[in-house]
Amino acid sequence: MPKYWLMKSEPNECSIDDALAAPKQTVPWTGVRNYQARNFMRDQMQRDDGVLFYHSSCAEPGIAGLAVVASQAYPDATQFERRSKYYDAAATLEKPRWMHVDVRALRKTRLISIAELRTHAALAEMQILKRGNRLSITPITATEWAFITKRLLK
DNA sequence: GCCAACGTTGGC
DNA sequence: GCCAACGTTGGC
Repeated sequence: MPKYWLMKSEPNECSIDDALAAPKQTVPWTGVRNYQARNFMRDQMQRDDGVLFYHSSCAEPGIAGLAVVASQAYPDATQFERRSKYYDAAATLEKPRWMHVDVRALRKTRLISIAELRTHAALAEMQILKRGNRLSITPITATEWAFITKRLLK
C-alpha cells in the first residue's frame, strides 16, 4: 500500500522550482532534526510514496507541488559537516543520528494556501492544520490525498 | 516582529 | 525522572 506524506520545505532553502531544476528532479531531504520526522522517513517511507510539497515560513505558505519518495532512508551527511548548520557533534559515522530520503519532484501545482486547506471540512484532520503543529513531515490519508489531488488540483 | 506551542536541555 | 528555562517553528 502506498503511503502519502506532506513535507515542508522553506522555499528560501529549496522551493518546488529548485527541486524541479535539480538533477533528476531529485533532492536529498537533508536537515531534518526532529525525531518524529526522522522516524517517518526511516521507518515508514517507501520509494514511490506520494508527497505533497509544502512551502513553509514564507509569504504564501501552502502546497506548491507534487513529488514522490525516491529512495530508502540513509544517513544525512550534513550531521558530520562541522561547518554545516545541521552539524551534530553527537553523531558518528558508526552511529549516525539523522537519516533522510531523497524526494523527486513531479510537477509544480497551483498554490493551495493553508487558508484554503482550512476551508475544507474533508481536510480538517490534517496534522498541519492542527493548532500548534510544527512537525515538518506528516502522514496524509488516502482520502485526503485523493481530495487534494483529484478535486483541488484538477 | 509577535507570540503560542512545542521539543530539548540540564540542574537537581 | 521531574520540570523550569530555553530555543525553535511557523502562521499571522
